[in-house]
Amino acid sequence: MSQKLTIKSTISRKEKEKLKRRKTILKSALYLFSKKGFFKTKMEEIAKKASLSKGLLYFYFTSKEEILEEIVKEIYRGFMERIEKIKAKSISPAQKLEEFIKFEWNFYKRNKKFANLIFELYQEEGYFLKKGKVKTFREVHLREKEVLKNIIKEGIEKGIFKDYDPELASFIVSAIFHFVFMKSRGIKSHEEILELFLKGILKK
Amino acid sequence: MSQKLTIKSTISRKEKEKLKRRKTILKSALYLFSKKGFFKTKMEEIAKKASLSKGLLYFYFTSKEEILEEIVKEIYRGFMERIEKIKAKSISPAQKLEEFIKFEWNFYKRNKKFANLIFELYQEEGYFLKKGKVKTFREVHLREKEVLKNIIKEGIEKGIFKDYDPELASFIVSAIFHFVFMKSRGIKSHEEILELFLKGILKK
Amino acid sequence: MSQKLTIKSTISRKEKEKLKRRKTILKSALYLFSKKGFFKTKMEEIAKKASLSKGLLYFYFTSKEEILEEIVKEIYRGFMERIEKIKAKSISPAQKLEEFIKFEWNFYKRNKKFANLIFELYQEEGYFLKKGKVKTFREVHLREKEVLKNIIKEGIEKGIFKDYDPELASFIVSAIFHFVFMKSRGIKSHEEILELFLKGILKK
Amino acid sequence: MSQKLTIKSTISRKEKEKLKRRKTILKSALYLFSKKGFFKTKMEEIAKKASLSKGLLYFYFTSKEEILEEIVKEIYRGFMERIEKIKAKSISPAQKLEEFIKFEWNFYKRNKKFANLIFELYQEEGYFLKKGKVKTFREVHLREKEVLKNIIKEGIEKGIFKDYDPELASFIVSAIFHFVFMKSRGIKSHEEILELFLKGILKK
DNA sequence: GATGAATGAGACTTCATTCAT
DNA sequence: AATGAATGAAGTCTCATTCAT
Repeated sequence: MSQKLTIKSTISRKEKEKLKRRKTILKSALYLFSKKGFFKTKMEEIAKKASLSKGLLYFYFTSKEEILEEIVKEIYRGFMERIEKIKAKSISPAQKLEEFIKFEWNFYKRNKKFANLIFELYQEEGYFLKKGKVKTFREVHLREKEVLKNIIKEGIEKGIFKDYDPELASFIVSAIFHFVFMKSRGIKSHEEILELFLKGILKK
Repeated sequence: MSQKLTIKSTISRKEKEKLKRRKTILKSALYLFSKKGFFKTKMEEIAKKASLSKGLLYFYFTSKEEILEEIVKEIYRGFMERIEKIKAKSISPAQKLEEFIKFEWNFYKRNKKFANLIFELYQEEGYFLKKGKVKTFREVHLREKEVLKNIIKEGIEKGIFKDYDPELASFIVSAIFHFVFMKSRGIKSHEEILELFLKGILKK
Repeated sequence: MSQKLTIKSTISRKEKEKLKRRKTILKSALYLFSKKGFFKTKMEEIAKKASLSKGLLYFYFTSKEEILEEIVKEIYRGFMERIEKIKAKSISPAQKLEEFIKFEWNFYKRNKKFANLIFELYQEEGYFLKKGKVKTFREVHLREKEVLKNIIKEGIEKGIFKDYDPELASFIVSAIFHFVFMKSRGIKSHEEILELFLKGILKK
Repeated sequence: MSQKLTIKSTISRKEKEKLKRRKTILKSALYLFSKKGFFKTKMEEIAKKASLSKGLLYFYFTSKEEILEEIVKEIYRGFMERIEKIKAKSISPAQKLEEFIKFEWNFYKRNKKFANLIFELYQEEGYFLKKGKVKTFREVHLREKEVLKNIIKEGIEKGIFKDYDPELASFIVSAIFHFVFMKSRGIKSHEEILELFLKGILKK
């Protein structure tokens, strides 16, 4: 029995090692994808950055594209739940919007490298090698926009927000986040963004 | 003399043909770049779409990358002058902003395919094959943001706009345009965007 | 009849023009072949240097390779006769050798560009595009060596030259000429070469 | 410890395999370059001759041109040292000349295929694709001629050789070697060449 | 005759993926 | 598990040659 445990813990350590390796690969790939783009990044480079051999990448992932997909999955882990939780809260739409924006702000701040990649992910189906891949992003992004749209819709219905097209409004929030994170370096907090979106730039 | 004219017009026709071909190539390339991305588009495909041989592409352009650069140049022809003209007008900053947004709206509406490409163009130096290429986009985009920032700064100084960071504000306008054009299909006019930006979404 | 003559002279002038063109092409090609080598020289470049269109080259010659062959033919025109004449003279082998060397010296001096090309021409069958082409060079060169060998053989038989292998001796003379002309710039006359070959470098 | 050694020897075997492959490639390339010339030889052919895939060539070398350069380097390995050693010996210039000629004779005899290539290597800068490449040949050849010139100069100064231009005399020796090796098949030894060069062909 | 636009075969090279060790 | 040598499909680009005008 003691042996069993030993074996078990050995396996467990092995498993841990494996998971750690996996993470190292994803991290290295993310770094390179965000810096040079998906197509310009070579498997060789990912391997080198992760300090392992090219061949081993194929033990952990079936293809370059799968690495990308797994990056997206990993990053979005828990993302949806958080979003849904905000949606479900019994607070005013304005407060929901604030929480939403705050959450996204922090999320993209934590995942700045990933934000760089997003532009490539936005490409149409067929942009990446095999169809149907990199679908997580599409799914998450769709749901993200959906929730945002609902918040705005709710605000309009409750007479808090003006009667803008929710599609447009949610689009604009999306746009701001992705764009700001990809390119801006100087913006320190999300509050100005929220304020601008809420009250506009015009004085009085 | 009449013969002279005939000759002249013959030459002219040939030149016209050539220019037309050139345009066909650029159009085909733009279509494919915007649909599949720059890297996934093959020279073979561009040739096929333009109904000519692969080799001929290299008669008109020196490389795939040059095709991209020429697309950008072609599209931005006259763009800067229009932007500068708006900047120079003696109207209020709010009106300038309106004209600016209106112009960009129409521009990107006219060049929807190009708007799709923009995400790739935003990539860092070194993303494309040879350094220093595809610089037109970078230049134009920089100036575009500069002008916008100036308009907003002017508005703030004249007490018309609130004291937001002009960098942030101009960034947001940029973001909205590029994003909206790339992905949105339903938005019919720019007026709502302008209004939202000016007055915010909050009622009262 | 006067008309006939006029026509004749018109044709004749045309013919002359054509021949002149032909020569211009060959000259341009020789210049480029000798400078950059046969393979690195493009038809486009030959056309440009000869101030005519690429297409027209194919009116005068059937292929790039034929241009090379014609260059060789043109240059070697009369060469064989001169060589044979020297061989047939009733003078001593030493004098023949002198005349031979003098002739070759002047020949390669006059055709320095061609001398540069010779290295490529020495390549085996199959080096150039279609087999059996550029044969003139091979033929002339073979005969040239043959004659030289005979002169030396004659000298040996008459007890004037030492009993060296005529093959070797003739080879050395060939070598010297082609090599000296290709690379040396400073040698002013052939007399030293002849002297060296006749008496050797050793004093006494 | 014995295991360590085994591992070591395993690594060593792999390294050896790799070096062997490298040599096979160079050998195949040399064979083809010397037979058909550099430009007419295709990477495909080199791969086929070496019984491996085209792609693998680029694992061992960065380009076709590098293969050529490496061939030259490989062949000239140790060549300079030998030449310098001859130069430094305290023997008479005539003896030095003899040793020099003997050495070169044996060298080019051992590397007959390479001797064929030399004619292409003699081409001007810019003949090969990228400038600055295939420089080893140029360097070695320059030094080779320099040493030979010095030997002859020394001979003249010591009153052993006649007062010929050392430039010319060294040129002739070079010429003979490269030429003789490239084309002659029948010459059995270098002694006749040396003798001819020393004493000339003229009897008495 | 003359032009130069057009073709297309084929070259070099890259790189994701596989596989023997 | 791990390596990195090996593969081969596919991409960009070149250029001799052809051909419509």
